Amino acid sequence: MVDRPALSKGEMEVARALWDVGPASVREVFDSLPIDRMDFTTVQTYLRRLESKGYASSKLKGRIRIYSARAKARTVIRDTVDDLVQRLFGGETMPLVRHLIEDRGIGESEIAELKSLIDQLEKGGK
Amino acid sequence: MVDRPALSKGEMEVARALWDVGPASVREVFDSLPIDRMDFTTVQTYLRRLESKGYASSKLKGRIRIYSARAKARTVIRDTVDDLVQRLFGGETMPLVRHLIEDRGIGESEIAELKSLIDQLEKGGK
DNA sequence: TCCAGTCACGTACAATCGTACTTGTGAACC
DNA sequence: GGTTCACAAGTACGATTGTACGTGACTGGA
Repeated sequence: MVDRPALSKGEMEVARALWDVGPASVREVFDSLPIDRMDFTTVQTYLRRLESKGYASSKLKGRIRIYSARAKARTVIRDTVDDLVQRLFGGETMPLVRHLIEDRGIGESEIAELKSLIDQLEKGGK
Repeated sequence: MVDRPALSKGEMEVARALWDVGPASVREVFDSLPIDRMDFTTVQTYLRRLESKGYASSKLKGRIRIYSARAKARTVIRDTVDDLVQRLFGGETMPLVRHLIEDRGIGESEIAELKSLIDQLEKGGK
C-alpha cells in the first residue's frame, strides 16, 4: 500500500541481508554480507536510507540500534521483478523464465522442483 | 568482453526499444515507446548515453542520426539478471523462477512451453 | 585509569540519473 | 520568403547513489 521510493541496487542487497538475519544491529547485518563487500559505515548508511524510505524501522536497545525490516521481502521482490520485466521484456514474463532456465545452470533437483511447480499450476490454474 | 558501465533502468528501457526497432532514428525509437512515457529529448539523451557507454553506435544519414545497438540483448539481459539474482537472492536462481511462476500469472500456453523447456533440459542437461 | 575497540550520527562528495529546456539549422509547406 | 516542423547538439539541474570519513561517546580489559 504505502508507496515507497524504489530501492537502489545497494540498498536492496542490504535489505536482503536484513531479511535474512532478522532484526539486527548494523554489525550483524554487516557480518552477514560477503567479506569486504562494503565498508561497515556504508552498511550503516544503507540501513539509515532504508529506514528513511520506509523499508525498515529501528530503535535503540541500550546504545545499539536495532533495525527491523518493515516491508515484506515478497512485496519488494514483486515490485522489483515487475519493474525489470517491464523495462527489459516489455511486461512479458516468459522471456525471463526462458532465460533463467536456458541460460543459467539448472540442476537436476531443480528440474524436479520445476516439475512439481508445474503440476500445481495445472491443478490450481484453471 | 568489453566491460561497459552498467545500464540504468531508463537506459535499459530505451535499449530494449532500440533492439526492437533495429537501427533507428531518435524519433523511431521514441515512437516505439508507450505514449507519454518520456520526452523526445529524453530519449535522445538516453541514446547518447547508450552510445557513450558503448551499448550503441550511431552515424549521420543525411541530417538524421541513426542509432544501432552494439551490445547484444542476450548479454545485457544476462548481466542484468545475474546482478539482480545476486543482490536479491544471493545468487540462487530458483527463488526467482519460483516467484515468476507462482506470483505472476502464467497461462496455459506458457505451461506447455515450460514443459517442453524442461524436456529439453532433461535431454541435454546431463 | 588509560587505551583500544565499538557505535551512532553527521557530513561529504563526486558520479550518475531522470528529465528536460534551449539554441541553431535545414526542410517543407503555403 | 516567412512560418512552422523536425531534429542535432549542448546544457542544466536537482535527486539519488555509492562509498566513506570524522567526531564524540561509551565500554571492557590491562
